[in-house]
Amino acid sequence: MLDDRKLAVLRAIVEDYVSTNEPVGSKALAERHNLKVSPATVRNDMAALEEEGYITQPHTSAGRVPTDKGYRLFVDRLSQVKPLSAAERRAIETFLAGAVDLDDVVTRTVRLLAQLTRQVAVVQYPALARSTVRHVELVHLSDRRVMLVVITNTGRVEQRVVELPEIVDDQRIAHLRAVLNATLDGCGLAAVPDLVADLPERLAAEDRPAAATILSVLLETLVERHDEKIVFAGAANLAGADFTTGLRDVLEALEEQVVLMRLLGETSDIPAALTVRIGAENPYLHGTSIVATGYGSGDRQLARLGVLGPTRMDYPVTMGAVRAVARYVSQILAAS
Amino acid sequence: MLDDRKLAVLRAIVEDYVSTNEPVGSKALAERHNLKVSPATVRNDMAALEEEGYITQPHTSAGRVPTDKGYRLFVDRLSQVKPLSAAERRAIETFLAGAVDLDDVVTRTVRLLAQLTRQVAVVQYPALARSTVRHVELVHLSDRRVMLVVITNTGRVEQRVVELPEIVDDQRIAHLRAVLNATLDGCGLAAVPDLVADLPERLAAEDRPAAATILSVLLETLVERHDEKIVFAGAANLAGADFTTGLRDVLEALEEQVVLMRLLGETSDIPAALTVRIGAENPYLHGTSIVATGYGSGDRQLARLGVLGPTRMDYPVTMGAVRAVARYVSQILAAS
DNA sequence: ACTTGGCACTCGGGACCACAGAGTGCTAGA
DNA sequence: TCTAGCACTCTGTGGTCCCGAGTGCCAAGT
Repeated sequence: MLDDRKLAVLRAIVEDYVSTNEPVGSKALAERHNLKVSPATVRNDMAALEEEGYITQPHTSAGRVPTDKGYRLFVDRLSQVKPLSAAERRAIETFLAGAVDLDDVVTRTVRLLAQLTRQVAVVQYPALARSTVRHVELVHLSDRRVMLVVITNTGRVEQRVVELPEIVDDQRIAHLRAVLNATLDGCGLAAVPDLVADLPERLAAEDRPAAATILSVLLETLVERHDEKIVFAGAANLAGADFTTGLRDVLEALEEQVVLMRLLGETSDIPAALTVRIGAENPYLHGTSIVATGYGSGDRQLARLGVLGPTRMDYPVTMGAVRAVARYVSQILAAS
Repeated sequence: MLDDRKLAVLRAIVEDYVSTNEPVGSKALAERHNLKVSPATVRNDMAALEEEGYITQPHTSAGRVPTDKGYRLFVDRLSQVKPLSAAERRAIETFLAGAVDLDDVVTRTVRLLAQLTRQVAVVQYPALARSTVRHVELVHLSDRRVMLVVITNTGRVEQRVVELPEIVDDQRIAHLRAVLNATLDGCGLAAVPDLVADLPERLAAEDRPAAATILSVLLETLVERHDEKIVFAGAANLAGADFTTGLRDVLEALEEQVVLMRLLGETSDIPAALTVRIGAENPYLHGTSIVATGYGSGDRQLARLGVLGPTRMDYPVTMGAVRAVARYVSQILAAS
């Protein structure tokens, strides 16, 4: 059905259209890519490709433009991820290495990715659920106030001020701290609820009210923050591009955590592989494409990152950048 | 020079232009606002206003449009801040009251302001420099690793992992913690460098290497974070508006902390008053207007917040919203 | 002295038209 | 199966025309 030459034609159409943003015609195509056939032949192939739904023409007597299906085929079979240049890789490495804490890592990553791809970059914070507790700290602020700090192995720090039901002295706080750390140290966040369930019973009666309050806040923190934070950068790159869905919709989606979440990929599974969603394949935001991947050390995927751009996008280059950045971030996080 | 009627004409022009986005002509003006004079008279006044530079016409035989100078006069003398409705105020109050920590307060504030004004909202985090230390905590992570946490009276928490030059046991850490808290508790962040300057000398020789490392990180944290964090929301509201300076420039400015900083107002002084910058009065970003104000409890101004929008903006309403939000945020922060 | 009505003038924007150019589909021939 | 030629169909562009909104100015009115 689709012989090699037809595929070559499709590839040429995608490449030309991406670089020129104009419907590409048979003549220009036959010239620019040395296909060694005449425009007429190309026209026949184009007719076939259009028949199959890989390309379309905006109006009669205009050139052809790839459809979502056409881009899909291009990405799956006609292109390969383009690696970054050595200079770019060095730049990424040094830029990311300068980060001082998790916030900084994420901020730098998202900016870097935006600049590299000239698209909107989106980065999800490392998932709490997959982290483990490194330390729990209780800080006595005043008679009835305690600050609860949870530090995870990914460097993430969650803190809350807890208002206690009664006055508690330093000694009890110290005791609670010790118990909490003994119970939770090193365990996965997902396991925390189970582990602390029977904790109050194991304490002296006088400790229970304070402990119950603290534990409820602790659980609340972990659960509430389960809907992970997502940040983006490079919105300015949207200014030039033209989206079938309005620019306004895209900007709104970017500020809506939930939508961003869906766009990056469902949270239940975080596949390490590079995934590409093209046009209508996206939930909520048709007319845009998303190139995303998981990051994290090896088998332990922490979260996802990627870029969002118009369907007419240079997929090989974008995929290369996303993959490279994900790798370097993973390294940084694993090292710290 | 400018009698009352001319001012009334200017006000009418601004109001009409803001609501219709079309140059306003003498006839429509005389009708819609009952000025009780004929269009011809209005034309004479308009000619005078144009002579003075308050209005201009895009081209001959079009209506008039306010200039920056016209808006300035309007804001200064011809309008008054429009208070929010009771319903709106209640909504603000309940929405902000639901915040659980400082991050949440800031996030909610910026979203609220964006929604309320249908512009881009910008909020600066409470300044470290004006906060006081509530508590310093050292958490022993491993042999040579300590987490340093600084909690301020505004609920802000800064933390850093410190790599120590030598192995330190719990007892020494506890001692350092005690000394730090005794020295710094309740003092302004600006005073911290002075207070800790001679600290190593007052310690036992064996504590000094660790202390020096920790202190240098502490100072670094306070200094580096002095360039305050700024967040924005409501970029989607830019989609409809038309800026003389390109949309791209505006989006870029929003992602550039430094520029945002300048736009909100110079940091050295944080006046509590509502300030309005119109068009070319803005550094870097001509063609936009900014309505901003300080917030914080009473005499103690913590930082600034405001909105950014096209010069053609409903100033009375926007100013009302900004002022109201600033007040409620100040309340919330003072209470916590 | 200010206001008003009248009038000529100017310019932008929409409707209309014609035309060139790019690109196609089809058919017949190599 | 590929190629060349040809007629056809669009879009986009430039030109022209005209309408209408709005102005500036002048002379008359209060």
